Amino acid sequence: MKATDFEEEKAADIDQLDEKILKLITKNARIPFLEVARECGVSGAAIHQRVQRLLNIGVVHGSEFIVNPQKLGYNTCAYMGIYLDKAKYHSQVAEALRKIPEIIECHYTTGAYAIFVKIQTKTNKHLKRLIDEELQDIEGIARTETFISLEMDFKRQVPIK
Amino acid sequence: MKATDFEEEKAADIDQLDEKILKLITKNARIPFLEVARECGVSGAAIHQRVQRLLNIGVVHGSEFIVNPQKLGYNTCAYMGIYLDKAKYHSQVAEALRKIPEIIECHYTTGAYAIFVKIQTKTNKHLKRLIDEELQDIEGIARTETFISLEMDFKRQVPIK
DNA sequence: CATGAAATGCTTTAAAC
DNA sequence: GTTTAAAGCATTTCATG
Repeated sequence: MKATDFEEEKAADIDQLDEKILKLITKNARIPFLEVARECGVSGAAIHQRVQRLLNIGVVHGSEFIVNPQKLGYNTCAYMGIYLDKAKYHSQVAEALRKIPEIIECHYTTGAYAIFVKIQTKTNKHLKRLIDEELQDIEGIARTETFISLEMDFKRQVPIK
Repeated sequence: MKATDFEEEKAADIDQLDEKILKLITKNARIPFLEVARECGVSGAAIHQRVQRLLNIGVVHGSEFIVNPQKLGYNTCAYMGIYLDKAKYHSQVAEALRKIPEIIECHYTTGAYAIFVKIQTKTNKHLKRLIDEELQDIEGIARTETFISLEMDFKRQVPIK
């Protein structure tokens, strides 16, 4: 544990130009920076430098093409709450979960569950197999509760002002 | 409701070159396609055309720079299960939730809850205000259960082979 | 911090296989 | 589906304001 674990990560200094840049590049990572520049009324070099700064200070960390899981055959999306035998098992369980590629998100939570994950499997049977075989082998997991997503209504990033 | 709502979305035909392309562009949306081409041992035009095809058939839908919510002051991440008065309220509730920008993901689920959402707020107080004020005004919501994420262990996209 | 200018490199298209 | 070639743009850097 680091000393900084007791501090909140400080919000970055972001001005209106940064916000406008963020709005554009978080919607389309491949937009030419020169086009961003034209939309913002500044030079291309200014955008280049500001995006570099936003990366350096961690406001953005890279870019991704966004895949549609269903088109790769991943038709089942589920959330799962995990009860642990003891809270101290958290990090070893999290590490074991990281090794399962179908688990695409993992959080340490308050409330009923100690760990909360998002899972993407090809089928419901694939999900069942994952629960029955892979999860049961993980030391520290007491039991789990699964919520299958019948439909994703929407998904987006945090609002930028 | 569309007739196609009763069919599973078919997995796309993806060959090994597509997979290699996907692995690269889902990790870094701004990688030059010529660099992808060099890594794959084909021409730049081939990559250009294949990425276009992957977009056309919906295997990927665009690209995003990924923001770090904390750096924008969004320090509280939570999941919330929502109970509805009646299941038929689902779509009107989902539409109302879409208008709340702090709700960044919304699913129609099986299990204990009818709707399951991911929420990103600036503070715990901001989350409380959202629950007490914005959610209580939505017709059809019976009650909610909140799980605050103390720490995100990891987050990634679906595995590409 | 922003700019313009220059060098280098990338994107995009079309014709050909 | 892939290639090469060529034209048009974009990226990146740096000296300057």
